[in-house]
Amino acid sequence: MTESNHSPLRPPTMADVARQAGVSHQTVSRVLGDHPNVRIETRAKVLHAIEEMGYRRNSSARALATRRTLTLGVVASNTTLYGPASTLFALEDAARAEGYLVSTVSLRELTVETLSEALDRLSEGGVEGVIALAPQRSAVEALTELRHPFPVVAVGTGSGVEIPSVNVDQRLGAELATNHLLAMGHRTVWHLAGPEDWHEAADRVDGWRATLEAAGVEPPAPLRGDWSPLSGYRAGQELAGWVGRGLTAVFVANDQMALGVLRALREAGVRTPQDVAVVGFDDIPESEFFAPPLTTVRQDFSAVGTRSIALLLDLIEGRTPSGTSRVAIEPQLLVRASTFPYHP
Amino acid sequence: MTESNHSPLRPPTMADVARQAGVSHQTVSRVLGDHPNVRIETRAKVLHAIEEMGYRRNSSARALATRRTLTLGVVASNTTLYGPASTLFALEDAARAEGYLVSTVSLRELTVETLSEALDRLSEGGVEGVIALAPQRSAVEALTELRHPFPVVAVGTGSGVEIPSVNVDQRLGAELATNHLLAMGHRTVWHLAGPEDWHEAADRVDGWRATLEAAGVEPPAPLRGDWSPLSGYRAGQELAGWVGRGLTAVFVANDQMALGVLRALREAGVRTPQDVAVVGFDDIPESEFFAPPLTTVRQDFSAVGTRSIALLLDLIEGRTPSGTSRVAIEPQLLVRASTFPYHP
DNA sequence: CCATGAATTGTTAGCGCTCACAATGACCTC
DNA sequence: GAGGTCATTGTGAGCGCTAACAATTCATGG
Repeated sequence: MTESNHSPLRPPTMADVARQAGVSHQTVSRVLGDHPNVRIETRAKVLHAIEEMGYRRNSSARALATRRTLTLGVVASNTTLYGPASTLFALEDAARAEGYLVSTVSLRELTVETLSEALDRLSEGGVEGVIALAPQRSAVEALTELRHPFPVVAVGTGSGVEIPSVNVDQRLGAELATNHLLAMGHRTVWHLAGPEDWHEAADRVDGWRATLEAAGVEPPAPLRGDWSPLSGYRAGQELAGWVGRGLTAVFVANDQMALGVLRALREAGVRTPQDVAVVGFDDIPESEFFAPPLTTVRQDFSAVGTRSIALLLDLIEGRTPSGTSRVAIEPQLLVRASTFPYHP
Repeated sequence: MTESNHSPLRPPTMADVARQAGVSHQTVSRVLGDHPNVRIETRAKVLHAIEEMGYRRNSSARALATRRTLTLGVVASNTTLYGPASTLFALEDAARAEGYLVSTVSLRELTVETLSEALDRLSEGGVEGVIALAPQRSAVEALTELRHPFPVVAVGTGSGVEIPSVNVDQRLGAELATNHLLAMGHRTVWHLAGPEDWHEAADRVDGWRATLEAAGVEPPAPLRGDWSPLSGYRAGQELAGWVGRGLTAVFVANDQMALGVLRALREAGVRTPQDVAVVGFDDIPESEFFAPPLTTVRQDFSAVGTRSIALLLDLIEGRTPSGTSRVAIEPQLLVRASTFPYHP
């Protein structure tokens, strides 16, 4: 690990290593590329020179010659929330397993402008493809109208968009939650939904409504929150007012809002689950320790990551996507103390 | 935005654009680089050709010629936790403001091997520098012994490491929390600490202990958790056993564990804050809605991001770091309902 | 009307790597 | 021992861009 004798200003090049080892630069390249036809002693000489000089292949030159950067891009927003953060992690993990590096652009808000700028930046960064976490309707629209020189896979766009996408089946999740409450003996299920322009929120509303209708129940008007505990708290205060007038069960579109709802109910003297049962969505690590522990729907973010990367790589390689280019992943219901057999 | 007439196999090059616009490739380069001495009509011609052909500069070639990739790397772990996720976001945001793209490697666990591999990958990716979120002692050791061809700034290493680093002043945070409880009238303060090999956990223990000792109080033996709500729950069960035997206040090393503690106390019939006051650390978005809302210490992750990137860029540019290369950032106490004036 | 210098544009070399192909030599086969 | 094969290594030509310098154009003043 000694320092080499080249100018300290410039890191050593492959040619420097070759000279040192007494071979051609191409042989060095072969050693680095694990090419089979290199004599064992030659390889050793080269490796020794590499080690001695602390040589590292220049990635830009390599990328220029091979036309591959082995880098993917991700555009995301709200990355401190559990869902996006988990997806991000899963994506990076899956990409790494495939030999790719991931460059991330985290936006405060997803608009045509910010998305466009993000794609430009990633393009300047030489990514071979991009995963867009585009949970809002506006983002998906932006995505379809924007021109980009690489394939893009959307995640969290809900069902029914034209671009290749990977999604957790939100309607199914809502159905699981709603059916669970009905099975517990509740006559109807109220719903605190997410923001109107979020695909996932819309799909959860759809799944909830469809399930109630299938059970022959007229769905009450859903409330709206913005995913935050505070908005859940406010909605919870409103919901508390309906207790005793037909409200016995609430399906909340995410765990954070459910936390707010629980607090509001508690403050209003409404007991969970005895008076009102509550179901959340996401299974954040905290929900198991809420008061009471929250029944919720878990999404398999790891699967989302794997499938998204697989789909994107198919697109990059020009392969026909293995399977379809609209992937749906099944969520799973977790029953905890916030729901309880209800006996009217 | 029409399609160009070049081979669909190869994206257009600068030379293609030059030909189309009737200028030399260098003029195209000048236009793209906003070089001043280009006639206005020439610029227009070039821009038109670029638009028409959908030309995009090849980042690899550019990087090769300029020796700049304008990419930074980040190594992190536990990225779905609020703290790391927030730091990650802040880092990316700050880097973007400086014109850099960020490549992230998220590790499941931080060991010499995984860290070394991560740095290698980032090196292969051509990053100009790396921010390492290295909250564990082992990671810092790995960092100091690992050789890398670019500057590295460590974040969350606590005080007193040899490498350039940026940190929230954890001892101060612990001091704020502990003093707050003492000021509320508590005779002593118990502590549920984080994992032993985490710098931040150690610093919080130190700050807590020092504050108690400064107040002339013998600190009780701290409990240990692993940051998870579950570990907090278990510790909380143990703590509940000490109620009535001198335990009236607990400083918990993070909000998630505090959540577990709250649940355990509640289940044991111990009221918060009337019987036991609880303070957390981090101010995760949920803590305001815990039962009861949690007094906690907020860390300014945004400042961490900005300062880290500034420091790293100084190192990359070979500038003397503006100020020191050990940056400490002040945390802030948020008082909520989980602490309460205590009247013995 | 030409020298003068500034503004504008073009030309030539790389940046450090991989790819395609050529060259070398060792080893067989008949 | 000629011809062929295979393993191993070297050579040359880019990849698409920027930097440095050369060349050209243009306006201006004496």
